[in-house]
Amino acid sequence: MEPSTNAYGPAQLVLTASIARRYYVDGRSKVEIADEFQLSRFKVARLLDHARSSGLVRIEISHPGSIDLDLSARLQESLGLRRAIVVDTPEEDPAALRTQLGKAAADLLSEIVTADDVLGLAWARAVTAMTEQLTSLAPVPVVQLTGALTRPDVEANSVELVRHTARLSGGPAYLFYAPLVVPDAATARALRQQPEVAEAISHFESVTKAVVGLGSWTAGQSTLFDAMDEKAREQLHRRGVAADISGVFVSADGEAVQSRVTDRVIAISAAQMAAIDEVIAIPYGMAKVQAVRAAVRSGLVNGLVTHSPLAKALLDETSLASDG
Amino acid sequence: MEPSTNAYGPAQLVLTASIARRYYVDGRSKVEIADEFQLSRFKVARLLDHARSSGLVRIEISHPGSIDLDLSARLQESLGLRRAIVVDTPEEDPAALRTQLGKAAADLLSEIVTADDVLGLAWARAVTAMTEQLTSLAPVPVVQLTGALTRPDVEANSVELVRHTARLSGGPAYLFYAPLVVPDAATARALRQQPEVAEAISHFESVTKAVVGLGSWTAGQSTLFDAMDEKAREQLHRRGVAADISGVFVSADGEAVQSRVTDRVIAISAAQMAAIDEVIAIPYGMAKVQAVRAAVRSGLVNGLVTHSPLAKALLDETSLASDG
DNA sequence: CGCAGGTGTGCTCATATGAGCGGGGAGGCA
DNA sequence: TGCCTCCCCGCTCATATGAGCACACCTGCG
Repeated sequence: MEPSTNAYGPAQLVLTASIARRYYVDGRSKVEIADEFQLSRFKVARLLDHARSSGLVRIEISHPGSIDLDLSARLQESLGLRRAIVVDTPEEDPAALRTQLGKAAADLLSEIVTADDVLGLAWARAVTAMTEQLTSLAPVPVVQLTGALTRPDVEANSVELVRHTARLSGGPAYLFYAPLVVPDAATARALRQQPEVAEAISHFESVTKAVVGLGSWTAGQSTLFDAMDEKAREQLHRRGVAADISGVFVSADGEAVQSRVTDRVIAISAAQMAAIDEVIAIPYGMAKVQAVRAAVRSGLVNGLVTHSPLAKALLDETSLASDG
Repeated sequence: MEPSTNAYGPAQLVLTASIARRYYVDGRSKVEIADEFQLSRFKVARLLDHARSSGLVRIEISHPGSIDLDLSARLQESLGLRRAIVVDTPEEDPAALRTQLGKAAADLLSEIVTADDVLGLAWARAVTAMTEQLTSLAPVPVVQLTGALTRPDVEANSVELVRHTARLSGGPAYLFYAPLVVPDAATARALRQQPEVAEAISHFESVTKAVVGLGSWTAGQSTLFDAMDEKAREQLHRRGVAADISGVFVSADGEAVQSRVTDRVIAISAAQMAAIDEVIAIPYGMAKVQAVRAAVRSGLVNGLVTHSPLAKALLDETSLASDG
């Protein structure tokens, strides 16, 4: 037998509403309310319970800014994330969206990075957008986590990104000039032994907070995918790769995928990334739903900055899965 | 070394939102929340305080039916009423509005009338509308409080109204055939001595709950006004009559107005009405704002069933804290 | 370098609150 | 009528909560 139905007359309803007002809006205690309405405090408590369970009082969480706090909290909780920031914007243009998410991510980073941290930054357009919006940062070492992919439509590369952030922070920068992916494993090995690259890599294990790129293993949804030869794409696809996290390949069920292609990538390894306390990604666009799920499931990514459509899709997916 | 937390960054906001969810929506205790989030319960309490004071959590009181509970509660509180039911309807057609308010009033009456009560009913279109919607009522005596005004556009009269209600209730009916207003005091005296009238009157003092009509002393806003001769209208107007409560005249400052005209009315007296525990009126239309204020101020009417525009106007008037 | 003011945190203790229990009234049924 | 059952109510007692206090840390100033 559930409550909620109109077994209660209007007088009862209005009484309940009055009490709910006193309690929730005016913040009075139940004892005070009981005195005022000549009821026992138990009756007041029961009426309030009923009011809540029957949906008579509805509590909304909102705030003037662009962040949908309620959605953020639900996403964070639902996916078991350390952080989730959902920006509520009607924006659909990818570049403008990147800027908005970049601002939110920059604010987040300013807030959570303390002097004890070591910050890792991967190359990604979204990460670049974030650093462009960054205005203050505790003085921390900034470590480049991946090589750069230079694309005609993007002038910034991972080196500028790291340098700029380190300058803002006031901490040391560990950066290097190398591409994200090279034609063969031998070249990659050679590159990794270059002094700057080796030094950056040596700092990977001390990184405590990182911001990474997140791609879906599909054309146009991963810079790395787009940069690769057809053979490599196909090989990784056959291995079940659903997402790439700045060069770390992850399958739909959240397992890191090792492959020959992995050896050709100049980037932090899955194990090293797993050791980082907070890894934040900034995904957007509905095409990335499954990639985000894979990345989160892997445990490698535990922070998200995204926009509401993607957040809602993630929540829907999750609740469907748990309903089944 | 703990965070040099920037004023309130997004992470803090989301944390607060999460906690607010847990507390308000899920109804967990602060101690539980503190354990879950690894915070002291004091910190949780402070975050919640902040969330409420900064408007981050907003509490709405609403319910699926047609009654605006929040407005009802506010009206009841603001005017110091025993009951207030505000029906939220866009309806403007008086007849349809009467039906809706009648339904709400009927529900209210069904709820609040117990076997110990004695119900008094005055003649009024709104009261008729209520009785038409009445489907159940505790077995109580039903007492006719006023004579009837027969109008061409209304077929029901106070006798039918009382008889119908008593039949539904199962209790005795004390009713009589007489007009509400007669041409002179002598006729009124004679009528009052008629056995049925006298018996009904003898029950006035035992009435515990009554539903009355409420008119503004203006053309078209009071059936009694419309039924009276110009001389009587004018006399009462000069005496400052702002409202008639089923034949009881009340000035704007809430004083009962005695007049020669009063003697010509076959209805419950001001003193007798004042002795009734609950007197409910069902006013509607913006023209009645001042009449309602007068009636409520007099203390004779302590229950209202009305629609939201009038309720809002009454609240606005009251919050202005000045009268006209 | 030391000191005062401000802020944020967690403590104590009195009070408010929740869970569970038993009493008693209303209504159904023999 | 008498009994039974369900439901509503207010109590007890353990727990949660709020107000105020003390302390640590930061920061600006002499």
